[in-house]
Amino acid sequence: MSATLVFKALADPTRRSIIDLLKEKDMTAGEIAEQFNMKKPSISHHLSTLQTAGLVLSERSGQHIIYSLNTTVFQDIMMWMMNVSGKENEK
Amino acid sequence: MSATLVFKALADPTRRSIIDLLKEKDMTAGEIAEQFNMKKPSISHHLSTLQTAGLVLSERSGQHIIYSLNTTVFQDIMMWMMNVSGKENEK
DNA sequence: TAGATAGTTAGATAATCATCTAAATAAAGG
DNA sequence: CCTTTATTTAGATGATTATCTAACTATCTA
Repeated sequence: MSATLVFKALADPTRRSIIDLLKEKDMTAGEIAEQFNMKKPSISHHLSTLQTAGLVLSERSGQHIIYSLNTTVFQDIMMWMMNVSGKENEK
Repeated sequence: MSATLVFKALADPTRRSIIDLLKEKDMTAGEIAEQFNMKKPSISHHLSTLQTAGLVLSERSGQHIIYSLNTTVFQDIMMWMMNVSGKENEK
């Protein structure tokens, strides 16, 4: 897990919205793209960024590619954050 | 709190290292700069980015400017993350 | 008030990024 | 096989970013 890749991925509002969508249910690339005022290749690129960061997983199903959240990585990042904001209390 | 600004700020390894330093103790801009193989203006710029995101606070003390962590913002981001990775369990 | 020290601001540059259009790949169905 | 549908890849462009040097501002002290 690269914290840099994860935070870069989370630094874009469109990508965070995609995460919010996938929080509710798995979706195909097309279904995701429908939700945004943006061309499909742009969304595809965002999905690729999220996947490289490990935040989402994809699986082909016939013509479709289904994207889902990978919450493991969120856990790791939360660990780092808790460490940072937790140490504060020891000062 | 702007999630975009916070995640952008956290997306840089130098800035995360600064946070790790401030986790241990408050430091002046100069003390922070000493720890990096980078010119002072670059560190000053990183500190400004962290401050704009609300992740650090600064206070002048004579010639020095003392930087400290603001853990409130980390709490907010963790809330969002817990929501994302928590909803997963309800599916 | 002049000189030294601490830090920021300004301006330049090279690299990265978000988005678009056009073209390519993959699978399904006639 | 040929066409349609789903999605990605390639290539271009404008915007943002990280870093540097040089110049500026603020504070202390002799």
